[in-house]
Amino acid sequence: MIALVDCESFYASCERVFDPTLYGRPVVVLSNNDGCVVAMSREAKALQVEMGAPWFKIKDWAASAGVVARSSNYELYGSLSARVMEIIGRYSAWQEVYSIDESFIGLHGTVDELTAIGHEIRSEVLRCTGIPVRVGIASSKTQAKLASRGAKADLSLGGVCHLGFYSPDRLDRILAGTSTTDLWGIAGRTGKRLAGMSIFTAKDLRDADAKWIRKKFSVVMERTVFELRGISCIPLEEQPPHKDQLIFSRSFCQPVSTREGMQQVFSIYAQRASTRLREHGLVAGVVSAWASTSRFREGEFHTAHVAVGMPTETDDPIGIAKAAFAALPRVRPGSDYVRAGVVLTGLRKKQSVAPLALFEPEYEGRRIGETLDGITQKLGPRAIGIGRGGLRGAPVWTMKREMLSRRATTHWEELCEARA
DNA sequence: TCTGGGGTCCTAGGACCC
DNA sequence: TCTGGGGTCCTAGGACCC
Repeated sequence: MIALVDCESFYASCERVFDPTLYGRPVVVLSNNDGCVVAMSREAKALQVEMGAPWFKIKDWAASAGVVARSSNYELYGSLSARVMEIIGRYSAWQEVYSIDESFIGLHGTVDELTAIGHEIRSEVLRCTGIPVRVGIASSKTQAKLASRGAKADLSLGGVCHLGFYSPDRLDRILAGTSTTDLWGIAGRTGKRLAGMSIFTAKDLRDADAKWIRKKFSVVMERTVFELRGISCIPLEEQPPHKDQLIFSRSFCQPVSTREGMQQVFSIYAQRASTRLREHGLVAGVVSAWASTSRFREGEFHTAHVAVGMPTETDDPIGIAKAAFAALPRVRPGSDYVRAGVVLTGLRKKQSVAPLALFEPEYEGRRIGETLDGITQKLGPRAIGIGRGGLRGAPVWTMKREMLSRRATTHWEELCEARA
């Protein structure tokens, strides 16, 4: 059997762990730049706050409704996530950490035994981390996702739902009451196409002809059909040796419209991307960089983009920045760019053996990356930068995070204070 | 004034090889 | 000179996920 353990309103729950005054209140967490709502507590959902709503549009209403907003604090969430995942992992030899707030684990046992284990996981994670989780148990991942939805919808289940608990008739009714777009792997577009073929509910899809579905869609949808029947086709994945790509991208809080300005952006983004590369012990073979104008404004939407193969795979901030600069000639001066990113692909583990010196770029031997990491760790990310990224003073386009909580688990100076 | 960021998988099509 | 089939690798684009 497969259990999906997922955290309830994860970001909002993290904010509550170190600020108990938030319990029982509607909490929303905003995207970078305090742009839009990316997570919210049950209470905020009850107030019909919409996921993805631009903050500037609902800010005034939210204040009057007593909604508390927080800027996203990914360092805190990442740290709490690691603790939650470690505890979940104690209950099974097979664990897949699927996302920052979800994990699949493999379990064996009767319906009663597994339901009991589900409750134990729930109380243990809550006791050790303060994060509430739900547990959905079934024979496939797609069904486990469904079970988790069940645990969310039916409060009487106490946060744990085992699909095996239901009779076939009852299960039919549950599936008939679930629209296809509520299933894992099916979003709006595919939902519409399915509806055009008179497949509206999870039950319709489960009972459709799998071969025909494969022909009309793809092997992915065929797997969903089998998974709905309780035949597991999407195995638990071991953690891959490393990821395939690494992206650093951000929106600006003020547009950038000159090549010099964009050069500074690429310089800083390349530095940040290369830091992450070293955190993962990786080197990149291909660097791409892009900058886009806004989709929400008048005028043509435009992206300046370039991809550059590196002569030797590298994690060097200077080499990556220089490669990213290749996008600069495609930047149209005068256009208002609102977003940019540096994407690293062709990733592999950094070897301990140095490449042939003949092919090694001059900056490679100087270990500039490590030096940079050391300084930023001590003095903060603004302390040093390469090229235009080193200019004094925060550039005008940097991120807005006006309602940021403490990074209470990763920075000594931001520890929580307790008063008697 | 203000609309996120970081990923994965699949497919189709082109280039190239034998 | 002409021709077929099978295979791999790469890339771009679409769709989806959290």
